[in-house]
Amino acid sequence: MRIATWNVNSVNARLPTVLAWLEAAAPDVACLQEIKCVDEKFPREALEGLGYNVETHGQKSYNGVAILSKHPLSDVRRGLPGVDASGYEAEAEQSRYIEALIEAPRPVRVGCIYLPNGNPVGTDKFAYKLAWYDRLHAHARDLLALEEPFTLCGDYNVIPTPEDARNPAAWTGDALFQPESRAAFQALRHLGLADAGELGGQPPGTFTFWDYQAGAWQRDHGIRIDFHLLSPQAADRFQSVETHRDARDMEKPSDHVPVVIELED
DNA sequence: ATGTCCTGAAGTTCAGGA
Repeated sequence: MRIATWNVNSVNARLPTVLAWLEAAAPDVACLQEIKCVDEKFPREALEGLGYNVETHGQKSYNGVAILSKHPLSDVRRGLPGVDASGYEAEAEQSRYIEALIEAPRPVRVGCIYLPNGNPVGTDKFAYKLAWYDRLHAHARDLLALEEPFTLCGDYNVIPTPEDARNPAAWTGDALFQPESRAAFQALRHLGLADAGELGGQPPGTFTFWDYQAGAWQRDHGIRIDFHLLSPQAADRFQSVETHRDARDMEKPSDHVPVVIELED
């Protein structure tokens, strides 16, 4: 089974790009982040036309996540359990997590993550990011107790190590490279999750994001912030990982590229 | 590494987020 994660930066603004990539890469499952629309405005029919079942957790203007699957989906969860303790955005939960069980002959659970960016550092947004990491940590621990194959994949909005940036010095003041953000990601991994990039032996410089500004793509000023974190039962089935760098050169590209893993069927 | 893009409300431009 091939499972993709991709922050598309608005599914409607980029629909032809998204459809073209899905058609060519043909993943069995695709986790999309930053769909930037409510459920009613998600281009459901176009994606069903490619053979996908669709589950969304949308939001007006910002955020929003979706899971597409050629296999049936069940046990769908929208939003992480737990209360946001930071007080930020207390009036409305942000749509940043959707999870489903992929009903293949050998099932896999998939959690689709759009972690808060957290900039600027020192504001309630940064506190919200760290609180969200705590909630994800608690949920990952609960999932691990089930001893099932799963991937928690998506935009983690963290640069885990200096090797994950072309120019780490440029990121020292950024929420993505703060010690607290890096520690939260590290703690999550230390629950016993495997980074698919590491399992697949991806070399340093396998970036997944290049800013639209300042010629970041042309200069390869990228960062690696999109990950598949695998449970032990999924890691046992791991076969390969591919980062689709070419997608950054498509017409009307997202600023992120897809990362696709293959698990043994 | 600040050279852009997206959304929505206002009203063909701007604020806010990333």
